[in-house]
Order: sequence, then structure tokens, then C-alpha cells
Amino acid sequence: MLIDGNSLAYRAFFAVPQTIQTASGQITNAVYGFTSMLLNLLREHKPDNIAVLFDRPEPTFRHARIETYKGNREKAPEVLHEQMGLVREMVEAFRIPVVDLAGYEADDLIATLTDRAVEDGDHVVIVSGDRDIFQLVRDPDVRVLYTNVRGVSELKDFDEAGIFEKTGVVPSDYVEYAALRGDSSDNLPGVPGVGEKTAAKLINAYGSIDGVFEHAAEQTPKLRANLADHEEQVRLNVEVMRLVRDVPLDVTPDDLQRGAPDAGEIKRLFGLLEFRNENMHDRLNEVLAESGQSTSSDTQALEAELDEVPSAADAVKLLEQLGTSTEPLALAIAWAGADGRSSIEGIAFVTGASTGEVAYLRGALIDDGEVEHALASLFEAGGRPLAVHGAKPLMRALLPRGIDFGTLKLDTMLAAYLLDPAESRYLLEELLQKYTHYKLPDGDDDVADGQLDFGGGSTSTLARRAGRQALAVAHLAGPLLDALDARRLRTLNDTIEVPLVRVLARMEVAGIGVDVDALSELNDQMADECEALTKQIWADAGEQFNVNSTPKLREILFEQLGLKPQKKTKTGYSTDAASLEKLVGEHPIIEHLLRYREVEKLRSTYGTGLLAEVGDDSRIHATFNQTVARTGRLSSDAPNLHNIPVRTDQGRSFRKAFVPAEGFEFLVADYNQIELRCIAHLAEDPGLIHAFESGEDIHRATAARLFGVQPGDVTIEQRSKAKMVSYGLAYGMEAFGLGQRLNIPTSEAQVVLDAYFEAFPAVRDYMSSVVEEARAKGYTETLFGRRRQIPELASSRWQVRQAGERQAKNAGIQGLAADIFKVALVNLDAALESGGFRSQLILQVHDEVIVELDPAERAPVTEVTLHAMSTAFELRVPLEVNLSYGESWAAAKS
DNA sequence: ACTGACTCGTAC
DNA sequence: GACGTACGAGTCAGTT
Repeated sequence: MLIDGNSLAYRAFFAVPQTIQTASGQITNAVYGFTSMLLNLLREHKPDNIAVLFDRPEPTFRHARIETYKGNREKAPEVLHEQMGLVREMVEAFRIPVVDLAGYEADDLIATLTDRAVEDGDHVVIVSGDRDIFQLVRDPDVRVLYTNVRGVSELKDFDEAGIFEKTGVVPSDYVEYAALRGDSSDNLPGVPGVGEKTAAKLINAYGSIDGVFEHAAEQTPKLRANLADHEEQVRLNVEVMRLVRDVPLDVTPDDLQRGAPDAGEIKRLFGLLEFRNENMHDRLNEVLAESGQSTSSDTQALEAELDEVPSAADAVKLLEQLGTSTEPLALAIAWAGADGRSSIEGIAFVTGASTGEVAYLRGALIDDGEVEHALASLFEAGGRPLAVHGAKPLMRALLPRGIDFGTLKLDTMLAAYLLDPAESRYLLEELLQKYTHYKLPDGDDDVADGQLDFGGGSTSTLARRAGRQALAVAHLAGPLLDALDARRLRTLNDTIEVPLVRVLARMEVAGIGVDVDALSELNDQMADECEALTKQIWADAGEQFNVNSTPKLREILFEQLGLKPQKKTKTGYSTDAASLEKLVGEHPIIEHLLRYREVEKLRSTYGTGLLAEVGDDSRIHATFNQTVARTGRLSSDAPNLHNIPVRTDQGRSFRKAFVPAEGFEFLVADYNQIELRCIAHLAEDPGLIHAFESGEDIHRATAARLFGVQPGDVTIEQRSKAKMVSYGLAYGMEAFGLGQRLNIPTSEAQVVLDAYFEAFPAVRDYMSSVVEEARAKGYTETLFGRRRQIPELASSRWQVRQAGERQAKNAGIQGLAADIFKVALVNLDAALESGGFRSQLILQVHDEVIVELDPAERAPVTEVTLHAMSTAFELRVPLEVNLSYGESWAAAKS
């Protein structure tokens, strides 16, 4: 079965009303209609080999031959175009091969594959809404299912006789017949006065175009004249209407095997698109059932056959037994304590996924030396591959006990993140329902890390819960690995994300030293300053009020003091720093407020806030999240060590309180301008690449090119403008935003922006191509294949679409930088470990690493760090790394 | 007492 | 409305 994807989507779009849309207003009528047709086709025809063929945006030989080809066709409506990416995703979810090739229309691919299949002795069913396809019909091998104009549900089956009945000619004559008649939808005029009837009559009478022209003299005067005048047009029509049967396609009909539908992905899409039609779900379930896939109606609650290990001796036996297999071992942890993080209550190991058999090892038994040793052996590098939901907390609990976790094969949370980083959470329960036909029993709630959000309970309750979770992981392993493979995310998973889990766990365990006294001192000092400022502000206002209250402050500023509002927020006039800055000089309260805000922020977030996170070991052990940032970046919480101040002197003073352990120093290494270098690489802009290769300060070099002056003549102001543009670029900034930043009118900012794109034209091309691709596919992809869905691009609201475009522009850049950085982290940690160094990685901040360095290892560790970072990935521009050493984070920062 | 929306501000 | 990605402090209004 060969399906013309564009043609069918086009038909579906006009057949299904645009009232089919999601709650957020995204119109889904074409995807809906297409999916419905697809289900019918699969259900009724059950093809063994199948493909959906798509047109490509690139021009074909037809465009080259005829300038006006398809010229008067109304461009496919935007609302349809927006849905094409989703159509494709749906087809892929059904595991139906998708084929397209630049320079050819779907029709040509169909013609070529049809011929090849017939040669192989296969029967072919073509599905299309384009009449041109009729020329391929051949009894008994090739039939066409043709959509009627309103034919979503009705497809008419055409054999040779059927074609003759509909058109008046046999399929082999169809092209010449159509050439005479013309085709208005492709903007190909035929012979005036010759419509379907006359064209058929002529072809049937004289056998061919040549025959018709040979006998032109026998026609009526009018027709004779028209034929003579349009011979060239008709012969051109033949040329472009005849489908290409020898497309250089590297797929054969045998390659077009239909896979088992990806039930999880289909369900995800149905959920996303809000397809709730019962009939459609029934048909889907029928199709899924035929392929032995899950259906929503038979979801099954998981229950573990729990076998609790009674003694240490049995535990050792079990662990040794588990180590003998090479199959992935699914496990889950029961956590003790209300915070669900303190200690391991027990571990559940799946011993028989199909039968639900789970062995449960109580935490107390692990305290036995022999058991601990057996566990360490089971988990050691090169041992049995493990599958866990949220492995990092487990590693964090085990590493301090000397039990490593070097054999992680699959982290279901991580896999789900790679499949869709736009999700806000990855609960085991939800993944189970999404990717399998199992579910956890009602009320078996789990929290984000896959740990129990649980304030107590008997061991047996905790054990049963862990048992079910381990089973859930076991059932998820196959579908998730398949899904990663299908989306080419496996390499990213296996070589970067999974190894990174352990690197991050080691950093979390290590923590970073804090000089508590120094931090307290800063805190107190700033608290005093805040208090004084508060009094000053009260005096300025003429009354005492909560300065931290935005509503109250609004009232004071804009009602009582009569200051001029600068901009609005959702709830009233804004009092943010940018607005206050504009009021400086109007009233003394403004400057006091600005200062207060600054100091209060530092005091509350970085003084009091950080102090609360310091552990008993005088170190801060933040959590580094690997499944939060939608671009692939890491994030940090409890506390967030990714936003420690650096810009102002006072803010930077907090970095003095981050100190190395006794006898160590810090090595800080960060990438120079990594995002801008990623832009240069991705856009392949010669100017930008040259600017980096020149070794000149990049903003100076950019300014020189931007303003057409020598680098030496660049003014401070010009450099600053260039810097702003460069930074804004990665975020999809526009003239308005740049103007705000530079405090110049939008029109002037537009001039600067235009000049930038004039100087670096490839950058503009890159940005627009990224948006185009994201719109077509519904997601962006980094060089490393990391995906990010951007549904906003299909929104009906301009504003939302614009935001989507900016996200698309940023995702490839920030994402690539993140990918490179992660590779560096994995490689650096591995090098430090294999080098047997005492120095270790303790912190990372997007493009910066901090190594707690044994001064005795300074030279080799510096070498290893520099190497790991600068060779993480080869860009078209060098990856420059800055290095510095110091007795605190502040001192080390150059 | 808890929760979520909102505003604001810090980092890269 | 206008610059992407995060986290967190604090306020406030609504809910338990």
C-alpha cells in the first residue's frame, strides 16, 4: 500500500470542519481526518508492506520546466501546513515507513515503487486524492483508492475498467488525455474547447497525442485552430504530467515493512491532539489489538508477587543469583523517612516480569557486610545492566556507602524526558499508562523522583509499593528503548545522558564547601543595610508599609506620590527595576527602593537561603536535575547553584563563601562564548567564523564588521551594541527588545539589527530555516538529535506562535551548547577517575566546571580538564576554554 | 496551614 | 507583546 500523504491530508483538511480543535484553539482537522482514513486503511486492507509518501518543499523538474507550474494554486492554507508535521508524527507513531525525496513529488515516488513492486510480483494498492495517479492503474496488479471530494470515510476502488468508466480512457492513455484537457489545479492549460469528453473522444479515436495532431486537419475549423495553437502546451503537459518511474530511490518495496504500532506514542498524540471520538478510539484499539499491542480497554493493574528475603544468607544468594543473568534488571527503592530521601528502607528486584515476581531486600539486611559486598558486586561496573526510574537519588544514597552503580542501562525517567522534554513531570504511573497497557493500582501515588511521597507506613506497604514500581520499570523498559531507537535518541541516551547520571550523583555527593562564618557575616551585614533602607523608604513615603509588597508599593508610588507609571503587569502597574530606573530623579524613594531591592534579594536568597542549605559537613549538596530544562540544559535546586551572583561586587562577594576543602584549591574552567560559537557553527556564517578565528575580542570584531570600521576604531558604545545584539540573537530578540536593552528607539534598534544581518547574512538564513523546519516537524532537533516539541508554533494566536518561534530559534543553540557541555562533563569525570586523581568535579554551571583540586595534581588535572572540555565536540570554530585557580569561587573567577 | 498565581530578580 | 533557559523569595488570595 502506497499512500500519498500530502494529497490525503489535503483532502482531509477540506472534508473535516475546522471546528475540530484542541481546547487551546489549535486546529487539528487535517490530522484528525488523515488519522481516521489511516485507521480505516489499516483495518480493512491490513497491508504487509506500506509507506506514506510526502512531497518536499524543494522545487521539482516540473517547476524548472514550467515557471507557472502550480502557480495559481492557492498556497496550501497555513492552517493545513501547520498540521503536516503532526500528520507525519502520527504516521511514524504507527510505525509506517515515511519516504520523501527532494526534487520529486509523492506521485513520482509512488510510480517508482509501484513499478518495482510489480516487478517483484507484488500487488499494489495506491491511496491518493490526485487524479494523476490514475495512469498507474494496471490490472490485476495495481489499483487506486481514490478519495471523493468529501471522502474521508469513502474511498473508491479503481481498476482499469473503473478508470475507463470515470474518465473515458484507459489508464495507459490517461496522461495524453489529461494533457489535452489540461489541469487547472496544477495551472496547466489544455486546449481551449477540449474538455473531458472531447479529450477522451480524441485519444480513443487516434490512440495518442501524435495521432490527434496527425488528424488535426479532419477536425472542425475551431478545434483545428486551437489544436495547432496549443500543440507546444499539450506536449509540455505530457512531459510534466507523466510520473517519473525511475526516481533514484534507495528503498525497495521490501524495505517498507510495517512495524508494530507504537501504542504509547499514538496515545500520546491522541492525548495531545485531544482526539476523544469514541469510534476513532475503537478503531485504534482494533488496529492495536491486531498487532498484539495494548488497547486502552484492557489496562491491567500491576500487582507484585512479593518474595521477601528472610536472612542475610538468602540475600547474598539472591544477589549472586541476580548477577548471573545479562538481561536488564529492573529495580525500585522503598525510601524510609518522610522526606523520602534519607535512607533506603528496602530494594525490590524484578525476578520474573511476566509473572510479577519480585524479590524484596530489606534495608536492614544491607547493613550486613556480606550482603553489602554482594550488592556492590551486583552493581559494579560491567555487571548486570540495571533499569531504574530515577537512578540518581539511589546512587546518591549508595555512593557514600562505597556501593557504586556503574551499570545503569536505562533510567525510565530520563528516557521519557528525551522523548518529550516539554513534559513538566515524569511520574512512573503516568509513563506506565502512556507507554504500556498496565497501570499502578489506584492510590499508589509516587512523586517526581519515583520515590514514595510517604510519611510512614508499615514495611510491607512500602515493600509492595516498591515491588509494583520495579515491575512498572520492567514493563516500561522495552517500549521506552524501542521509542528511543525509533526517534534516533538512543545514542544520546546511552553515551551522554545515562553516563551523566553517575557524574552528577558524584558531584551531589561531593558537594561544595561553604565558609559558614563568612556567609553569616554577609547575611548580617546585608540585613542591617536592608533595615536602614527600609526606614529611609518609610520616611520617603511618609508612612510605614511592607516594602516587599508589590500592591502596597504600587499604591505608594503611583497614587500617593503621583509618580508616572511606566508599564503594566497583569495585575497593575509594574514596579520592577526597569520601570524604577526610568523614575530615578523624580523622587528620592526610587533610588532607595532600587538599592533595597538589590540588597534584600541578596540577603534573602543568597544569605539566609544558602545558609539554610548548608549540611552538617559544612558543604552544600545541591541536586542537579537532568529532566527539567526543555533545551537539554541541567538545572540545580536545593539550592540553585546556577544563579549565584557575579555581576556586582556586592553580589559576587557570596562567591567568596564557596571554598575548597582543607588542602585543596579550586580550578574553574569555563567555555568562552560557547553559544555564540554554536551559532557560528550552525549558521556556517563566514563572517562570524572569521571573527572567531581572528582571535580578536569577539564583540569588538563583531562591532567592526557591523559598523564597517577597523577593529581598533571600535568605540565602547559600538562594542556594547554588538554585544547586546549577539546575546539577544540566541533568544530570537527583535528590534523592540533590543531597543529596550540599549535604551534607544525601536526604529534605531531596527537599523542596528538590519546591519547585523547584513554583516552576517547566514545567521538570518539559519534562524528562518530553523523555524521553518520546526513548524513542519512540530519539534526542533539539536545536532546531537535532542528533540523538543514546540506545539506553540501551531497556535492560532499570533503571540503564542511568536513565542514558539523564539523557542525554536533558541533550542538548537542552547541545546547544542548543553549537549557539548554534557559530553565534556562525562569525559572529564571519567578522565579524573581513571587518572586516579584526588581532585574531583564538584560543580557545573551551564558552561563552567569547578574542580576541587589537589595542588599537587595541578599540572595534570589542568591538562585533563582543558583536554576534556576543548575536545568535547569539534565545531567549525575553536572551543576556547578559560582557566583559573583560587582559594574561593570568587578568587578563581577571572 | 497549605497551595498556587503573581511579581520580581539572579545566573548562563 | 516584544529575550531563551532555569530557581526561589516573598506576597496575596483562595482552599483545606
